[in-house]
Amino acid sequence: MPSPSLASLPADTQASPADSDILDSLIGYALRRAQLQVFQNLVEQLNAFDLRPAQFSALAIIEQAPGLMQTDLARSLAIDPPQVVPLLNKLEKQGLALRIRCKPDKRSYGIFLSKVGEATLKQLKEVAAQSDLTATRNLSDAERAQLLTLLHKVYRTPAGDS
Amino acid sequence: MPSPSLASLPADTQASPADSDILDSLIGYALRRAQLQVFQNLVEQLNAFDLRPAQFSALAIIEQAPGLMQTDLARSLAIDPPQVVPLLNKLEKQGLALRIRCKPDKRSYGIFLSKVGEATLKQLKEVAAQSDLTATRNLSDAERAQLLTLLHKVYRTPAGDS
DNA sequence: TATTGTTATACTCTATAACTATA
DNA sequence: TATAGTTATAGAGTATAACAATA
Repeated sequence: MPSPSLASLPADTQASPADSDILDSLIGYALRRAQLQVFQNLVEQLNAFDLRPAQFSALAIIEQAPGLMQTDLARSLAIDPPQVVPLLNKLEKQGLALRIRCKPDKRSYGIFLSKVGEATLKQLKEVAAQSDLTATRNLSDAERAQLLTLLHKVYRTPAGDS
Repeated sequence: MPSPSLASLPADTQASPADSDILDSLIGYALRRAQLQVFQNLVEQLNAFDLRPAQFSALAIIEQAPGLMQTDLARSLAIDPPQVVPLLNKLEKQGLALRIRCKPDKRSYGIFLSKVGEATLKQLKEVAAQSDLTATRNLSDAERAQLLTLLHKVYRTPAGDS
């Protein structure tokens, strides 16, 4: 999608000599473009289940920590607590997950997968893994592993700025 | 941000034995998390200029192809034509870019940077490059170059599905 | 007083259809 | 009729404040 036919004008108006292709040198820009492409593929696949990527992620997180609270799910998804409400409402309406009052603290729910949710998630895992391969079909297996390692190193950074 | 304290329940309810940590194995999920972290840093930096990432990208693209049309800009940014309108309106209001009727086809505008736009973009490039380094400070220079190459390979894939 | 889940709200981003003026 | 730019609109995603029930 970058560089269409564009205007056929010379680009000798550039400001600094080394930064002319600044976007191509930024990891942030490349991350954004790559993420959009990979997600486009995944979203299409998940449409068959009437699910969004975040809802798939939620199911996977619930499976790994059954009985967790909504506040924990929010942190795991890196979203704010109010966003968990409509997300879980939809998963409950689809019969994939359940909120159960099962804690000493009666304010909170334990979140669990239903049997249908477990079975659906099993399918979703295959779909997501296949979509991931399709969207990165320009990479070898070794490159895919390398990319995954580098990305984990980036986003699992301990917090702290400037 | 993943795995907070969570519930202290056993995770022996997992469906398939190999897919228990499915999210950690997906490039799409890692791309999303990494992109969010890197953008968070960039957005904070761009706030000082009252600009969003897409507006910075637009300025960089205009510099490389001065006189381009809005439809070309839309394709370069991978956004739809209607989204270009408020974006360019803001850049014009800030005195950074201009729409000029300068083509044989009188329906279209040529888009150019103003002098202020060029000077501002020069600053923005430094800010963005520095923000990129900060957000990926867990990577060595070699790893950064490697990541950039792999990401380009992913999103510059020739189109085609399934 | 603090926390869990919720409601309400708002702002951005995204996507689509339809309009205008040119071609 | 087709295209460039625009308008209007609707849907997601995101972020914040504030409320009820419980701690």
